[in-house]
Amino acid sequence: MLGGAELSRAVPVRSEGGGFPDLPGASVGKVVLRMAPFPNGVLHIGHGRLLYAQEHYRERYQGKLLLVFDDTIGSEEKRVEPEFYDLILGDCDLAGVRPDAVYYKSDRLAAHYAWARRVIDKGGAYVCRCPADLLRENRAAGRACAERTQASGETLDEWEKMLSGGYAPGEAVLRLRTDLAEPDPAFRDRVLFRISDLEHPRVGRKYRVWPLLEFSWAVDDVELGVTHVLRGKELVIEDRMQRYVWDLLGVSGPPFLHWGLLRVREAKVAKSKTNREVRSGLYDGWADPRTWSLRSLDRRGISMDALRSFILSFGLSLSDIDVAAETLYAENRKRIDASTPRRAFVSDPVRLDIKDYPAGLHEISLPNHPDRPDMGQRTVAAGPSFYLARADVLAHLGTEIRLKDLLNVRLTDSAPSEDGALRAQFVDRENRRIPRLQWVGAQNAVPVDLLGVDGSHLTGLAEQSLAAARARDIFQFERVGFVRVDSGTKETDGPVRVVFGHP
RNA sequence: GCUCCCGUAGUCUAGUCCGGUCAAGGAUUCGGGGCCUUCGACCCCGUAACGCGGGUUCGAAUCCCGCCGGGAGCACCA
Repeated sequence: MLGGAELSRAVPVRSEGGGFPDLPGASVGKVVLRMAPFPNGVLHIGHGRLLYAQEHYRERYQGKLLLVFDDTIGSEEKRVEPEFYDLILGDCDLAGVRPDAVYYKSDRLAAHYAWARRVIDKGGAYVCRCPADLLRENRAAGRACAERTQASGETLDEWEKMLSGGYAPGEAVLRLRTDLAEPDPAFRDRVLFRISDLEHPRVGRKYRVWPLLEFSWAVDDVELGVTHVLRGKELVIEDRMQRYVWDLLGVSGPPFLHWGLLRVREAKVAKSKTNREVRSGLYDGWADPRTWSLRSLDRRGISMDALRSFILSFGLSLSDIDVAAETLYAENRKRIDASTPRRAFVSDPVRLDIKDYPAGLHEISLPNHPDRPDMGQRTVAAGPSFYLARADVLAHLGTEIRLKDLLNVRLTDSAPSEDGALRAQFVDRENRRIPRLQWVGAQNAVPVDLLGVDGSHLTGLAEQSLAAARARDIFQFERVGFVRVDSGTKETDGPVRVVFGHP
């Protein structure tokens, strides 16, 4: 059992990294890792694995971590959106994962072209002019396209023609020559480069022949000096593609490690929906709780250190994870419970007027934290009029209840009177074991807007001390949960805006 | 359908490579109790797992085979 002093300077809980195997062939100080987001969305809870798995190994081996924006041209459906470059950088910063260097795929086309030339010279590729669907059909059937027998000199001419604008988008692609008898259909003669007329937000229309992910990485993992590639298991086939290219050219490349899918049950993360709703204004920005973005977790008072431990507890396993957000909440609670002041809050308030209220009982001093006397006291206004949560009151009509820390009353009315208030009869002040309800003194009650995880707004009243709350303060609303005061809450005269974190 | 991967309690995980120390450890959840003027925290107790079937072995969660279940890939996206 820790005493108060120890708790107040509690160090972050760090995983021992039991579920993370040693990196093959790694030595301290010589590891180079990379993470490669595509700039079309902010980082969300699911990206935690990307961030913290890399960060774990960087620390463990005192290595370097590169941030490489995987911003090739994408597709019509999946476009590079320029605002996300900075947003993602900000997300990394928020997560406490600072890259040692930042690269852009879109700056590296020259290198990709040079490697393409080497592959062609080795006879490892050909320019295919099949329409996409025919290509797909042939691949599924293990059938060769007409151009597959192309000699490398011819391929080079065709490749130059692609580069010089002799083909329109969709008319020609550069394909790797693998083996059509390859049992895995996904591996047969993958496309290396395709033509796109889309304008790129960073390099405009400077290029129209763009590499696909696996080839670009075959080049960049080697040229950037990456020593170990960590990626999700949806990219396993790409490992083989990269190795195939390296074998063909006689170069050696880094080994690959993978993690499985991470699903947080409550978190429905859908990048396109998030982007749409944020832009339409339906969501309250990139930190809307419904996005489950890193920013939204921060906004809810969930620390990135808690997220980190949560993520690291899964290790690097290939099995899929289906976990409840409660596990993350428990991790966060460990960190904040002992240092978070308690406050009273009542939702959907109903007024309670107490008959025979004790004279002179106008305020009371309460500890900021029941287990931490060193955190001091605050004074709150008391009766004879109070506000209670409607649901609390309705559940106890006709019975005796205790206004927590104060006194006991009998709820005499069976329904609110015309002015909306209920009357109660003072009983005594003895601390008895009857239902204890949160209350807010009618004088100086502070209006509060509580933003829920589902984006809903709950209005209520908090005790007067909340008027002094500053943005980013975290409180525990007793019998409700942990909340964080939203930034910008003081810029308007409205209610104090708080965001629900977790129970 | 084809290819690859995964399978320890409700959930996550340690152990599996190098079989005995595992009648399986931890976390979280859940149930019961204690304490505290919170439905939070803390303390105590409890429920609960090696997917199934064979084989090898003195001995298997660990090795082998088969099956079942789950996932990923099969894009001119990443």
